Amino acid sequence: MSAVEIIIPVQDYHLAATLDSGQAFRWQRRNTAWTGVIHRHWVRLEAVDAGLRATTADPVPDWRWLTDYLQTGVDLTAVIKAFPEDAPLQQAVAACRGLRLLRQEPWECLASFMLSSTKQIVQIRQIIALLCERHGTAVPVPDGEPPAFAFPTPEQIAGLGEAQLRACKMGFRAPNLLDAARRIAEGGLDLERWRTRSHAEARAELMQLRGVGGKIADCVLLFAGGFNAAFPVDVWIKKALQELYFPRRRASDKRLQHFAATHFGPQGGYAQQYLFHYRRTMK
DNA sequence: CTCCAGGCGCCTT
DNA sequence: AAGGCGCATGGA
Repeated sequence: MSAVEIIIPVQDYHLAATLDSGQAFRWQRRNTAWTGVIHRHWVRLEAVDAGLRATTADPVPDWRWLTDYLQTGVDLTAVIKAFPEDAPLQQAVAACRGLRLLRQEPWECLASFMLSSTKQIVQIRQIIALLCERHGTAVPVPDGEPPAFAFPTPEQIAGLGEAQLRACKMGFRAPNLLDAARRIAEGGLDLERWRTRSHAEARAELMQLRGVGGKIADCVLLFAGGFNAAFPVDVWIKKALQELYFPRRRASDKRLQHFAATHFGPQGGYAQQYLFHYRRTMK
C-alpha cells in the first residue's frame, strides 16, 4: 500500500509538546516523527521548516479531519494575548511556546479521561493501547508499519463484558466505561449534541455519566468540545497553582478551584495546558 | 515495603 | 459545605 503525504503550512507549532502533553494518549514517537490514528486514518507527522509533514496510508481527498484535529488554523498569538499578564504564565508560555490544544473526537476523549483517574500517564497509555488492539478495528498502514487500530466505538465497547474490559487493566473504571458506552450506543446521550450547547449545559450533561465528575467533564469540554474557557483542575495543576500563585500560604482546594475558574479568562483552557506541561516537564 | 497516580462517589462532621 | 476514604493496578 503506497503512502501519500502533504505539507500543512503552519508556524509556531510545537508538535512534540502538543502530542505529548497529556491531552491525547495514543501518539508514538519514532525519532523526530510521530505516528497515530485519527478517526480511521493512520498518520505520521513530522515538523519541517514549512510546517508539518503528514503521511497517510491511503490517498486523502480532504484533509480537514487532520487540520481540524491539529487546529493548525488557530491564531496562537491571539490566544496568548488573551492570557492574564502574570509572571508564572509568561514563564510557562516561554518554556513551551508553540504548544497547542488538539480538537479530539468526543467519544475517544471521554473514554480516555474516564480511564485516567488515579493513573499515571504511562499507565493510561497502556490501558488505551490494550483497549484499541483488542477491541478496535484495524486500519490500513503503509508497508512495513506495525498494525494500527481505531479507537473502539461505543457500539463495540457496549458489546463487551465487564471482564473483557478489566482484562485491559482498567480496574474499577470498567463498569463506568461500559455504562457510558451503552448509554451512547442506545442513543441516551449524543456526544455531538452537547458540542452545540452552552458550556454549563454541556458540562452538566457529561457529569450525569457515572464516573464523570467536574475534572473529566472539563477535559472533554476543552479537548473535544472547543470550550476554551474550561479549566480542568487535577493534581498537577493544583501543585502548579499552589507553587506559582500562592507560594506563601497554603490554598485550599476550594480556593484553587475558584482561582482557576476566574483568573484565566476565555482562553483559560489554553493557559491550563501551558501550566500543566510546564509543571510536568520542567520540575 | 510504602506512597501515589490528569478522580469520583459516598460517607461522615 | 468541607473533609475522609475506598477503589484496581502498577510505577517510583
